Amino acid sequence: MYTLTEENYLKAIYKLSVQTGNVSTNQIAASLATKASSVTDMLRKLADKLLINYTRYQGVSLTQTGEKVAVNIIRRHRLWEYFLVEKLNFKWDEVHDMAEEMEHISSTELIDRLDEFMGFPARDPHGDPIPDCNGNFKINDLKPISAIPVHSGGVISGVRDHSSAFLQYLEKQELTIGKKITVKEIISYDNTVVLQMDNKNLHISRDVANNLLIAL
Amino acid sequence: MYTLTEENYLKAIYKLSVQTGNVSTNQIAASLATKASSVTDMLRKLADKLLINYTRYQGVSLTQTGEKVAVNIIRRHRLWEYFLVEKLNFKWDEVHDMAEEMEHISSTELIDRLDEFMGFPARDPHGDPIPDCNGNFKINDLKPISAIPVHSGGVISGVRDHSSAFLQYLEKQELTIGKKITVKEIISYDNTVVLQMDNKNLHISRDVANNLLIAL
DNA sequence: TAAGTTTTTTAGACTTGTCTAAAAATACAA
DNA sequence: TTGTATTTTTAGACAAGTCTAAAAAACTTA
Ligand SMILES: [Mn+2]
Ligand SMILES: [Mn+2]
Ligand SMILES: [Mn+2]
Ligand SMILES: [Mn+2]
Repeated sequence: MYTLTEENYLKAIYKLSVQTGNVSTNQIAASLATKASSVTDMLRKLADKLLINYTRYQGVSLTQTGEKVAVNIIRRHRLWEYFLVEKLNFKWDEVHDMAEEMEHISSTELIDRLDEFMGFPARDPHGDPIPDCNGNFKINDLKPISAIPVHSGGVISGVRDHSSAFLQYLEKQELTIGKKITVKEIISYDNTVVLQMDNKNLHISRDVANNLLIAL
Repeated sequence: MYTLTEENYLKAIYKLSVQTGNVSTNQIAASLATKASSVTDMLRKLADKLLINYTRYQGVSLTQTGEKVAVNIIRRHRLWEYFLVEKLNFKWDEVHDMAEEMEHISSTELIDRLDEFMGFPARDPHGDPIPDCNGNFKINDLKPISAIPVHSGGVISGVRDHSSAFLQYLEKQELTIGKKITVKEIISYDNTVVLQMDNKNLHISRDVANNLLIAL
């Protein structure tokens, strides 16, 4: 239905507009590692196909159709990531690039059966919600550890940074999804956060605390 | 490593050269539903990359590298077909087009783990052998029903025609892989073949007998 | 409001893979 | 062996997606 490139643009625009509303040409270029001029060309094509709202110099937003397509790509991405981790035993830091290819397999029947085969999982290996076959999903109501007060806590439920480096670090510290943590102290000198987990104390940097999400 | 188009050409050349030795430009064009001139262009590129042996007007054959790539694509195709049938409960006539897309997912680690996940199947849903991770597989030693003498028989083990129409017909007649059949008679008027299967008699046309393969 | 800076768009070119039409090579048949 | 039919290759063009360089629009900021 849509080319691989069109799908990648729509997904990028979707992800950027969740964070920031209207999306700029430069933002898209950065997120796809391409040049602004290439983005402008593609934006005209996507607008012609009624997938985005676009007026020159004004930035873009997705139309309803565009958003539907984008959410569907995300559904496919996250289901394949779940498959790779749960069925093929890959680690959570290994699956993104493979899913990046697999998300473009076009059959909806296939993806719906995959969903069923795995028991309709609600979240992917990184804690991100998996849209159902109608594109519905609840938005993650998660907070970074850096945003909760001392002496409060919750369950590790997601990450903001999806890089291998970050995921591998978390795995090593056993800061994985499902673990219960409490913030014991914030060291004012450098904002290091002291966590309690499994009755042990653990020091994490401000950076890590910003990118590790918990459900209260 | 190779583009989707390059992979499709290599697979087509491989399949044609199994049947006929050196492959002609027109054969490739027909098998990929493209034009001879497009094929010529691509042949020059594949030859530059040392994937095929090509001299103008002489037809082509795969180099060792080219053959390795082709066999690997076939491995991926057949493993995904097996997955779709055995894990996602698709029927054998529904999976080819999906596998046609999935065979281009590039990770070897992924395909090897998929292979393991399914218990290293030897044959795909159509009875075709699945190459192992080193590209080894035994060539199907199967004969069309039309080629065996009256009163002999064997086990249905593969098909020569992979079209939905043919596969659906076989399914309906319960002429599926694993069934034991015996040739009772060949009606000389129109070469209809009378089979015995499950203690019942079944008439199949010469065409069907040509495309249904059995192991003796 | 007038520079100056940054962002976005346009112009023109390149690559991959495709096509049609025409030319060249090969095959076949009298 | 010569002429015709078929196959294959070349020439030139096009669409998708990308790039660099330059122009235009939109912001900043004094
Ligand atoms: Mn991912
Ligand atoms: Mn994910
Ligand atoms: Mn197939
Ligand atoms: Mn098959």
